[in-house]
Amino acid sequence: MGRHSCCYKQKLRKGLWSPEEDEKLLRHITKYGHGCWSSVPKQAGLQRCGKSCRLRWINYLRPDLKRGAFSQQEENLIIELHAVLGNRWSQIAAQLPGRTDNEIKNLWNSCLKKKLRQRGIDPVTHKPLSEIENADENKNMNGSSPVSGSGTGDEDKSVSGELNLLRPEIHSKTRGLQSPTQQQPTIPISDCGGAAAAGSLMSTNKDFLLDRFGGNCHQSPTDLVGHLNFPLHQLNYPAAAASTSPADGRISTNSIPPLWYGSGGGKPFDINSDFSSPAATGISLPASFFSNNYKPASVGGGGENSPPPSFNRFWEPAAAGVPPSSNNNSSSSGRSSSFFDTAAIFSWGISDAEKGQAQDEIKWPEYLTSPLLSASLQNQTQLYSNEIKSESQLLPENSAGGMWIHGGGQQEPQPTTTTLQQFSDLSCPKDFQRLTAAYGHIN
DNA sequence: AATATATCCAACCGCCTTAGC
DNA sequence: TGCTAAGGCGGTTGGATATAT
Repeated sequence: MGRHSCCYKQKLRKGLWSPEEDEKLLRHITKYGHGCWSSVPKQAGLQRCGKSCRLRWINYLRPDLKRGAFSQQEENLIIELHAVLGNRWSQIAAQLPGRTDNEIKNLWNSCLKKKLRQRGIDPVTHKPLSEIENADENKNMNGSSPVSGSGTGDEDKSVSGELNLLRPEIHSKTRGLQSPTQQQPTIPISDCGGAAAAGSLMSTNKDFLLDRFGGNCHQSPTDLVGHLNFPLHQLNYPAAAASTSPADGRISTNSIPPLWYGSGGGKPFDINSDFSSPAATGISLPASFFSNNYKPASVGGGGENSPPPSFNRFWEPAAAGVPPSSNNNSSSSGRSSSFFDTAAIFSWGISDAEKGQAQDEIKWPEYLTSPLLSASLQNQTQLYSNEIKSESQLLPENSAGGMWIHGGGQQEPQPTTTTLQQFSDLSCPKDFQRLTAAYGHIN
């Protein structure tokens, strides 16, 4: 296989995208959806390969992207997820609404790895560096080959256990057992029932988690609702909610509420707040999710200041006087996707028929490893998937004003054009400012 | 002020998987 | 069953920018 065929073609532009190209692509996808990516550049009048268009859309033009700096919570979540998932950036990104795998990968490589090392934590194994070094020394003294359990570089993938996941013969043998590289005591998840486990910090056996709740797990929404008593185990990763001590730069776990993983890992939650208050932000769509000017809508929205078409179903302009969100706590702004809300959606928020339809439509991602997380994320994912789906269901341009077909077949008149400037006002002002700086002006 | 170095991040590359034939 | 095109993913690169010397 190797190189994509379209890349062989001559005269294809490479490198940074110009504002004109962005506008062409944006306009095309807004009107028609992307459909087959390989045909997009031709239809949109772009001298790019389809792959490049896809990447540009996913990483930059997509309207549901959240731009700007990562919050501390997001960084912590990435670290936690990386401890469980390794370099599975797309899976990590799937749990951070509005963030792309590329963005997270860059953050990790440029920032988070460094931070972890500064805190004395190996970014590959997520173990204390001292422990790694000791193991290293022991191995050297024993003359054993440095196959596993050592090193701080990314090159030694066996350390993280990821390699084992790719080797079924090893994986099956270590199911529920310790892999050679995971020497800390691990209590089988089935034994980690709720508060009974509160006193003990437990390790996350990556192999076990991914095997049991990852790859082959196809949880249905109703299954998830039925998992209210799913086993929990407490997160042992101190950075999860830790604050950095200004004194020595090391993380402190003092006064940190215990965080709990669902059985499959995933986003930890504060068992006190998340279970005591439906409004708590267990897993929420950040208020800043759609830039600053939109808040979750019931249905519809639009109007003079409408967001790009795909926003209209779920997002509407925030009420006048509502300040732009300044943090990622969405508990006070509109719809929360916390666990209870999500459960409501699947169990009593929709009819049985709708549930069935939803289940049919949903391709349960294999990477949704936690029942809690799965439920919540599925809620979010469905929002997005509706948007993406609808892109492919667009009517041709000759439809008056362009019609946007919803998953349910309803149609809404859409603006015929969404200029780059409009888009920039709505979605990612920071980046368009950058563009403006880079290219002079837009329009 | 000029140069060197570090950092960031958008985009590319190559591989793997999947779908369609 | 095998082939091909396309989608998707993770690793890597290279240009732009920031910071240090």
